[in-house]
Amino acid sequence: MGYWLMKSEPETFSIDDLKKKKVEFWDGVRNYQARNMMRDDMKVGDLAFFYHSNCDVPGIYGIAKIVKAGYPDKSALNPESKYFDPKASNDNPRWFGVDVAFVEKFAQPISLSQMRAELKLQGFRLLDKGSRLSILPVSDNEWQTILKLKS
DNA sequence: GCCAACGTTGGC
DNA sequence: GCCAACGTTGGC
Repeated sequence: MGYWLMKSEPETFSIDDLKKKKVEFWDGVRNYQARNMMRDDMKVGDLAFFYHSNCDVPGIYGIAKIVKAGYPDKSALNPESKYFDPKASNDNPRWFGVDVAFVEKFAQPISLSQMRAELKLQGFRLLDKGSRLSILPVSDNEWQTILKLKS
């Protein structure tokens, strides 16, 4: 099974929103590395940490599950959407997303600073200086190590 | 193909 | 709100 980390700003889409909706299309990713992972590498059944950025306590707020593998992100075709991309078309959708389902919301988030303090997480890409990638692969070891930080 | 300019991300 | 890091764009 694959493990991932998916970033979202709580203002845009939060773990509570996902809990309410149960399943949601993860749209709006406009970065090629992140797109490639969603299009090519994410499999149904994979689990993902739900990370919130740009908020009081940046960190992991819960877990989601991939329930549908990558397919075109139609928001790129919609001029009304804030994710509209004039270079996308039906023939060449350019951007992709996956469906994720709510699994769990942690009682307390696992904060970025907690993860930075964990020596075993040295090398985890999230912690790289200037890391901005919104979809990240998480190794087995990293996944287990991070879960142990839950309070 | 280089690289400066620009826009965005995201922690602080 | 600041600013460093990064990705993308576009002129040449």
